[in-house]
Amino acid sequence: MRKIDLVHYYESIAQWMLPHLKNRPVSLVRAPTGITGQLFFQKHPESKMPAMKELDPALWPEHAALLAVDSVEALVSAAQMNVVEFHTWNSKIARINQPDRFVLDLDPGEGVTWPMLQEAAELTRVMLSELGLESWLKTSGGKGLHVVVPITPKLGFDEVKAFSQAVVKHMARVIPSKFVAVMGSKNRVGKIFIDYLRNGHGQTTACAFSARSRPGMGVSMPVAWDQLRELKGGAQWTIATAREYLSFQKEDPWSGYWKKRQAITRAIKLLA
DNA sequence: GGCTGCT
DNA sequence: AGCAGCCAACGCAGT
DNA sequence: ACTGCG
Ligand SMILES: [Mn+2]
Ligand SMILES: [Mn+2]
Repeated sequence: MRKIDLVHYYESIAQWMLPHLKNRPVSLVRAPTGITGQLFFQKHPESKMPAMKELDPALWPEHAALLAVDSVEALVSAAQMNVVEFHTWNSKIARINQPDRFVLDLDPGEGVTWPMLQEAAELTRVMLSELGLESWLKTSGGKGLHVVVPITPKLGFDEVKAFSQAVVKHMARVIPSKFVAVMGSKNRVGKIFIDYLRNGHGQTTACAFSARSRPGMGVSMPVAWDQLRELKGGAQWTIATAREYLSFQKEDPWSGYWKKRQAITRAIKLLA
C-alpha cells in the first residue's frame, strides 16, 4: 500500500470522519517507513504540522499541548506526514474532564472464532440495554469490535471508567466461559477481554474511520446492530474498499448516536 | 519526515 | 549544500 | 520495582 493510497482514503472519507474527530484531542500513530517499519505514537504537535490544531495546554496541566483535527486539510496533511491511525479521547474540549461516551473494546484472545465475537458483541449490547443504555457498534479495523456508549458529560473519568469496569466484571462473572475482565493474554485464551481501560483520562481508542497500521490496512467502520450477524471480521473494510461501500450507504447507521442523551447514574446503582 | 548541527 | 543522527507518549494494571 | 499493554 502506497502513501498516496492512504492520503486518498482520508480525503475521500473526510466528510464521514470529521464529525468523530470534532473537538476531541487526538493521538496519532505514524509510520514514516511504512506499516512494516517502526511505528511511533504522537500526542503533541511538532513544528511542521501546519493544518493541525494545537490545543490549549491548560487542557492537560503539566503536559505539552494536545492536538486536534478539525478540517479536511488537517486530515490530509496528517496522512501526508505518514499518520496512519487517529485515536480520540472520550471527552470533548469544552468539558475535557467529563467524558461524553465510553467504549467497550472487544479484544478476542487466541483461539476465539469470529462467530464467538459476534455473539459477545450481541451479549454486550443486551447487557447495556438492560442497564438502560443504548450503544453503537463499529469494527475496530483490526481483530475486534468496538461498542460505543454516548453519555451526557457529567461524571469524571474515574467514575465512568469504574462503571465500565463494573459492567465488564459483571459479564465475566455471569459468563466466565466467554469473557474475562483482566487484560493479560495468559487466561484470555479462547475468551474475549472486554477492554474497559480505554475509558481513563487521557486514554484513547481508534477513531471511527481510522485506518490501522496492520497488513491489509483495515478501517474502523460504524455499522448498525442489525448488520452484526453479516459482518465478516473486524477488518471487513479497508482503505481500499471503504469508499465504495460508503458510496452505497443512504443513511448514517449512527444517526441516533449524535443526538442520544443518557446518563449512567441509574445504571451505576443497578450494578452496585 | 523534519530539524539540528557538523563538515 | 549535503549528510548523519536524533526525535516523535503515557500511565495503569498486574505481578 | 518492574514489565506489558494499547
Ligand atoms: Mn481492540
Ligand atoms: Mn484493547
